[in-house]
Amino acid sequence: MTEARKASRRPGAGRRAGESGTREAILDAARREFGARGYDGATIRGIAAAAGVNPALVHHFYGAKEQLFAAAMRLPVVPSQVLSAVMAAERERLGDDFVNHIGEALVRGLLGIWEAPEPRSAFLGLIRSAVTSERSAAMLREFVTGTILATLMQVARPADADDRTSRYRASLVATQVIGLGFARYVLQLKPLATASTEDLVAAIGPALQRYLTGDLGPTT
Amino acid sequence: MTEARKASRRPGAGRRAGESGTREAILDAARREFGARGYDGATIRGIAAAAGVNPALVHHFYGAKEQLFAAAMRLPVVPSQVLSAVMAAERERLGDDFVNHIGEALVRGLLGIWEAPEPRSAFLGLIRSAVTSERSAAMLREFVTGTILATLMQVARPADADDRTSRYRASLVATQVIGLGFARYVLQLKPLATASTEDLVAAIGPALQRYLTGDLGPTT
DNA sequence: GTCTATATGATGATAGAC
DNA sequence: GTCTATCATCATATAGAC
Repeated sequence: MTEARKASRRPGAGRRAGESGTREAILDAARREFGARGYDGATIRGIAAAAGVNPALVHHFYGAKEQLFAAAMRLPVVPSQVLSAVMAAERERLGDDFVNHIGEALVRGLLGIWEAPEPRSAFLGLIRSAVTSERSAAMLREFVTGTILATLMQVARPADADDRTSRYRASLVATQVIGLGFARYVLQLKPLATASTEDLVAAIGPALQRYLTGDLGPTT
Repeated sequence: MTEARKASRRPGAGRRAGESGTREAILDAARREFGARGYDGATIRGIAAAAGVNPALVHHFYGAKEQLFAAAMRLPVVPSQVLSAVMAAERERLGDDFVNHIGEALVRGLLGIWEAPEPRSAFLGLIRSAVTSERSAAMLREFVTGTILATLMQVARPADADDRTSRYRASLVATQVIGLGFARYVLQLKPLATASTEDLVAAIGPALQRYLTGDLGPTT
């Protein structure tokens, strides 16, 4: 059990003498457990076991379960900023043509973020918890709309960013993005879960492109 | 508490004398509770209270919790058959142009099915349970792929229906369908949850159309 | 920082009276 | 068919020793 704790210990530069790395081990284990089982399914005991520590320590460091969840879902890197950086790079690469390929860039950026274990666990933890907890649902709502509205800013003027149409477009994009994550990582739907990033970029990118910039019918 | 049981009693024709509506009341309550809270979140006690009966009766009629869940998710009407009927009607209405509007027909049919409480509760129960239970995930996989592959049959020859490309197309459709249900009913994402059926048909239909019949990139 | 021991409560399931 | 009573299990959370 103690091996897991040692394994996640990193040679930190500024860490004070006497600290053991237990805090980080618990947080990593919590992210994995919440990601795999959701808020209700994950237990303090299970998280403690995965981190190789005593259950009482979890409470000692992070207090109640809900606070631990909030801490575990709060990543050291902010996905929306990572995505913005990816978008900026794509804009550089494509030039004026960027506006017609922003949907593909979005899929590529999201799949790239989800390749790393920590952001993926956090995203799955939010999805798995949102279905039974209104608090988690609110967190997931903020996360996806925030991330996607940031993407919309890349194509629309900031002044238009919070009007009704923009929110409608963003929520449509959100349906496809959440459904992609759900089907690929939670449901593990067969031909989709094993498809390559570029296949999915080519397949789903244009759909997002249409939601972002296309004609959506008579009402809009 | 007993009012709920009386309220759901229907004047059935072939019911034997002496039977109360308790069986059906329990099943209805179970569907509502599983739909609202998922398998783990729903409790036998809560279901019994919603049905206005004693918790022991639930076990008496349906045995273990898992059997009750299976019974509650099994609807009297089969959604894929309802959807096939809707599709046939649309094909009648549109004639040769039907093949270009099958995506819109699919969205219209699904939203129509989800308007009724029982199928919607069953769908939400599967989604809410699939995130923590592998058994429920398998049920949801079967449900969506079965429903969507049935739709694909409307546009492709049965001989092509189970090859790799068809499954790939079906899984892409599944991402958008699941994401739509999740965002609209679970997350209740604002501009989307209140949008009209026809708005969503116009917005999402073409995306599904492309997944079903369009060009999906170099690999396919 | 780390642990043992425990308070407190909810759950699924069963046995058996009426 | 319907109910009361109860068991065994597992959860979060806390108090306090070392």
